[in-house]
Amino acid sequence: MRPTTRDLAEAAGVSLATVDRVLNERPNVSNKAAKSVAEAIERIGFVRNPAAVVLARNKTYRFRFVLPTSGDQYLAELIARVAEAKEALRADSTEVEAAQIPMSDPHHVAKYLAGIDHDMMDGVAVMAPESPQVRDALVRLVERGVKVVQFLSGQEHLESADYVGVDNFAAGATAGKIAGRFVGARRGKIMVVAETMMALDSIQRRLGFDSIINAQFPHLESLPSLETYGDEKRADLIIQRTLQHNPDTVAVYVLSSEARMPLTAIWNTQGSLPLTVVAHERTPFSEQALMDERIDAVIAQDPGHAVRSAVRIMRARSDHRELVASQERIRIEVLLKENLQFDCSGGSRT
Amino acid sequence: MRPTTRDLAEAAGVSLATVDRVLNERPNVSNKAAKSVAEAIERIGFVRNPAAVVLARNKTYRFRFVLPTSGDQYLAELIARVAEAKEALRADSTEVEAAQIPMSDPHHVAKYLAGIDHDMMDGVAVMAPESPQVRDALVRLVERGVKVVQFLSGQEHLESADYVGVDNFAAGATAGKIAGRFVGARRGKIMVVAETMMALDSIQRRLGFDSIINAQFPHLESLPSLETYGDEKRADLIIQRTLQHNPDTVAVYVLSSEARMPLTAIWNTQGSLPLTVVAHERTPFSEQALMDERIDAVIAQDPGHAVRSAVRIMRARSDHRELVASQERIRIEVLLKENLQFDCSGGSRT
DNA sequence: TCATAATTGAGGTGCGCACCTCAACGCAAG
DNA sequence: CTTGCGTTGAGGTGCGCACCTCAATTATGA
Repeated sequence: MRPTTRDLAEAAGVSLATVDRVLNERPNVSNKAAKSVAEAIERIGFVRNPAAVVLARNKTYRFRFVLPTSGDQYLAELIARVAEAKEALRADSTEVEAAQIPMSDPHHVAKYLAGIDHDMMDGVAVMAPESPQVRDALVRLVERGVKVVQFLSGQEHLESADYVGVDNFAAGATAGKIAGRFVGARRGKIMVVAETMMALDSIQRRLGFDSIINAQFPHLESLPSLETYGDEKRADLIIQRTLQHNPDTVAVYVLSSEARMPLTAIWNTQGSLPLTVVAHERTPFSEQALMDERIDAVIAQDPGHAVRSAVRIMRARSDHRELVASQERIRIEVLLKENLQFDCSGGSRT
Repeated sequence: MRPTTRDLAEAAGVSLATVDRVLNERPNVSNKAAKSVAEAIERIGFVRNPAAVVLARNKTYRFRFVLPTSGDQYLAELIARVAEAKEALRADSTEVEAAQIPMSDPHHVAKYLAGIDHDMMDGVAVMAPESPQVRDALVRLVERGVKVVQFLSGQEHLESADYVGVDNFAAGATAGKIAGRFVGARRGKIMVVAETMMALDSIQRRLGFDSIINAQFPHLESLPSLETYGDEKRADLIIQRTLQHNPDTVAVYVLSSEARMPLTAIWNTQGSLPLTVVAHERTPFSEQALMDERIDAVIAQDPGHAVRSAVRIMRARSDHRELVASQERIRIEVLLKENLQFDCSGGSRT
């Protein structure tokens, strides 16, 4: 039989009350008692029964995803995944919710975060652009006892908070490798388009992309980043101009998660250049474009996995538990038309 | 407050005992009572507290992975992941173990499976080659009340059992797309090597691979599959001969998870042909070869994810629970040197 | 009609742990 | 010596549910 706290108390030669004090890090425990309990835990292989802990604590965890307001399809996907997690975790006394706030003004974001406290929220997963104000606000959040996860966002990573998401330099490098090899032996230019280069993720992807193109594909030249600022007319204009100036463009790399705007601009403008197209993130748009062979590859990070991972981390931190590190690593996925698996590939009922 | 069984009983106008009978599918419940409980569940939004269920049942789940005996590095990785899961699930009253048996004789496998019963094992995840005997044994296992997961193996999927693993046709197609595009405009032959083509997975991968090469890369010709049978001398011999007969070989596709043998044979033989190499599964060998740029791409399925998914499924089936389908889909990963992330990419401590 | 079976309710116990109270003890400073 | 504080133990309660027993009631069939 598996040892219980009662067995532990007996093995450690102390009372249940002391075992309880040690296990839950309550005050008024002598070093001697703490040590003898710790030793007994090792000796008899005691493991807390999480079900019993949850039941006895009878605590409801509250986690919030703080996301940008935006019409981005990827963001919509994220929100759908949060809703999915919310549903799935309802049984586990875990309330998950998504909040959308404008991210353009760092002060506003910081103020929002300052309004969150430990007595209303156990953890928050924040997807916000890099800025000193936000960093400070996050640090103070942590100090207030709220578990913070930096969620898919380009903060310089805080020491005191976990990060969920891919290494954007590596993601850019992967895009570069795919683009370079897919282009083949042809010489030419690569057009690089972003919504904005203000975000740290964009910069890192760009750096990763260039590092590979420069090192491994010297016959290709990647052009300066075009920024659409989410403006359709502007996108049309700068892309048209760039294509005219660079008729030897052989590939396009879209850094941002929103690829629809620049790509439709390109497809409208372009004559019949056989462009290799690499974009980021799986969305209905990118999925369809992959199927139509108008995008060659998509570099993606699974939003469902990211959401679940963030929740697992916030939960584990709240309980002072360890977690399986390998499970929390978000993979840099390479999606082609061929490995775009829809729904469940197998499975059945019993 | 969240409704409990007591609230449910009250809302349904029945006793706790009847609620218990309905929830746990015990006999002696009238249709009327069952219906009124079901209606009340919907009405008050009752959700069972899993922690309380686990605690009250106080049941230990026993799951076994049945794997082949083999020196394959991928298999070693799988076993390590099972061990990891075993450790992580110790707290959750879930005993996970791995058994290795020879898979060469289907009768032997079937006999082994016949020796497993519901009173010793709640679920098994079986990785065994396709054969009628094994299929029958699996069906009977299910009938005996054991939850069965077909694990990464090429059974024609049973109706009554779940499957964990990738679609091998799609995996082969992905390999074909990568190989074809990486080769570029050059004409030539593609050497295809497998340990054996007897396994259904190999056949499916081959079919997927050919479907893409034939349709999208008519300037490439994929040669008949070479089978090493796991014999080093044989591998050397047939590969050497094939390379001599086909000096215009531009790419190599290794179907099996064990790529070391054929690839070292090729690297020993080959003069200085710039071969594009695509293999399957992430192993220390394939990892190293990717880093050295001797393999261009690896098509992989994450063994850790597969193991965790199998356990989640067996557990959910044992509890008659639903599961998040999207979480159980094993992705067809494309690994390049650039997205080979090691350990944890982020994270920290609080 | 009565016998039999099916259905229902009341009530209890225990799963392993968290959390609380209160009394008792030892120790050191005043 | 007393006062006060840190430490320890005994014991109780409750979390939400599963599982059991035993009567009481209702339906069913002969």
